[in-house]
Amino acid sequence: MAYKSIKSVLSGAEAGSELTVKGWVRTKRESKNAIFVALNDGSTINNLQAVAEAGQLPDDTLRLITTGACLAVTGTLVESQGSGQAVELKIGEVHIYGPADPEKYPLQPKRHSLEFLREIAHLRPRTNTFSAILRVRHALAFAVHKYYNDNGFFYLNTPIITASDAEGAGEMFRVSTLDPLNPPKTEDGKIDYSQDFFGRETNLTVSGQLEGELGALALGKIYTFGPTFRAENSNTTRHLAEFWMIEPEMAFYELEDNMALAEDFVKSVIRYALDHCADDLAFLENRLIEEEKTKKKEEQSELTLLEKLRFVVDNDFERLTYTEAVEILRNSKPAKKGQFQYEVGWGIDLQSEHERYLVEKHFKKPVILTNYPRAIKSFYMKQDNEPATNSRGEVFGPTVRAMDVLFPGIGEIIGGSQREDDLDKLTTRMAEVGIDPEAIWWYLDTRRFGTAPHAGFGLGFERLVLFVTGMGNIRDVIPFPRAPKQAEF
RNA sequence: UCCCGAAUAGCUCAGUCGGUUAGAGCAUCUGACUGUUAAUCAGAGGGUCGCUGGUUCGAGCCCAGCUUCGGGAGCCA
Repeated sequence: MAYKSIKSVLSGAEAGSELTVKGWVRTKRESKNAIFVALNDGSTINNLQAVAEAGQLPDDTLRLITTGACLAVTGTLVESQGSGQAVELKIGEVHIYGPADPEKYPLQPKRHSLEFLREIAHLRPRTNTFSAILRVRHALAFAVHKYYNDNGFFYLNTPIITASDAEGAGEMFRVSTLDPLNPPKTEDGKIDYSQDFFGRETNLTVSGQLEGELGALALGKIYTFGPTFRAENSNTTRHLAEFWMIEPEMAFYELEDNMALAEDFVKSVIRYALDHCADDLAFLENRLIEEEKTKKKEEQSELTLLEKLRFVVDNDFERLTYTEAVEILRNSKPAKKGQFQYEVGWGIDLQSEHERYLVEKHFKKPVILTNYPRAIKSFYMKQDNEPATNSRGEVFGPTVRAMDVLFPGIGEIIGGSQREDDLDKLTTRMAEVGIDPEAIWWYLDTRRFGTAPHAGFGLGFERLVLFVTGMGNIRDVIPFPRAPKQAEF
């Protein structure tokens, strides 16, 4: 069953050639002498116009060619007599795979709200906006693998089901085959997980990092790219219960190398999207421009989508320490005018409003913040030797070699660190925060045997797609979003 | 989870001070017109006003609870 993708037809098929295309009807327009069918097969944002002469098609075929119907059309590619397109398909034969009752088919040729489309997530890939997003998403995913492959990294598959909850990274989804109505109990009345499938309590992974470190300390440079699960009751435009995370981990990399990699990596995949998704990004840019028109002037962005992406690719990320950031924030206008809702002070974690001020107002570009207070970061981060000091010589508490990459509109897109490779320091810190070394004995073995400086980070893939597509809600950049009370499709 | 807001036709929304038969645009259907471009013009069909209860002579509108959705916050990627 030979057929051509609409993308290949529009980008190079010769006029006069006989060919078959298959796809879904976007609109049908009838005129006195001709019938026009806009056909889309998802290979490109652009439609192919198929044309039949009036009376050429039997009435019962014509009646079934409605928005949403799936067709195979065989005909001759000709130069278009109309003005909107270079070529069109002169219909010879139409086969209808599946009609779509126009009274019931929810997608009609009109603008639909993103909220409505979220309710019909099974059909929304058939819209221009979502097909564009999904093609860009694919390009970015491919670019991720390409980048790491080109740079000597190995793709490591870390487990999705895990018994480790040592990170304290938040609520986890339990994985169990026990009967929830009648689980086996131990003598003291607790659920007896020794009788569960794995013989112990297991969960879906919240991060592949710990296992990623095992890989890095054997293969040198690895990355993971897999699903990640957080059972937090997060109801925001930036969080999902199931999302895809990219976690590179590199032996012999220190914090500075980690930052350089993060910046080069993000720029590289955005550049790939710019180079390979021109049509889709242009469509998304126009969508955004239309949306901006309905906003107040002060809320409109200064740059268009493509300008914003090129800006990120062409400019260096701003790098500064947490301590320097706190100093900037404390001297900022909103701090002096009392416009921040939350206090800024050394040792307190920065709030969204502070990060947004730094990225969107002060520097107006991506920012990498480093060397956070030890107390507000994870146990595995490499401890700095000297406590932080600011420009006036004030001395603060101990810090760790953490880094957060902050993006405009998104906030934290990357979180990472150099890892603590000293066994004593690591176990001491674990004891302080109450993590049982027995639970991750295998992780500690890397520090017992042939330990090495190493570093890595995690990038939320959907947050990257959010940035590149210019969308506002993370639920719109993943085909089937999982969030509290949302698992329909 | 917290704060704020919303739920009325397939979709997006309006609905005045609580008062008779709940409206518009788009979509759909029918007709007219036209190598059309989310065509245009005319007409038609289409409603359990989220759910439960309450106040009232009378509730789409007021009150309470619930559900869902959206925006913001927290948690984070």
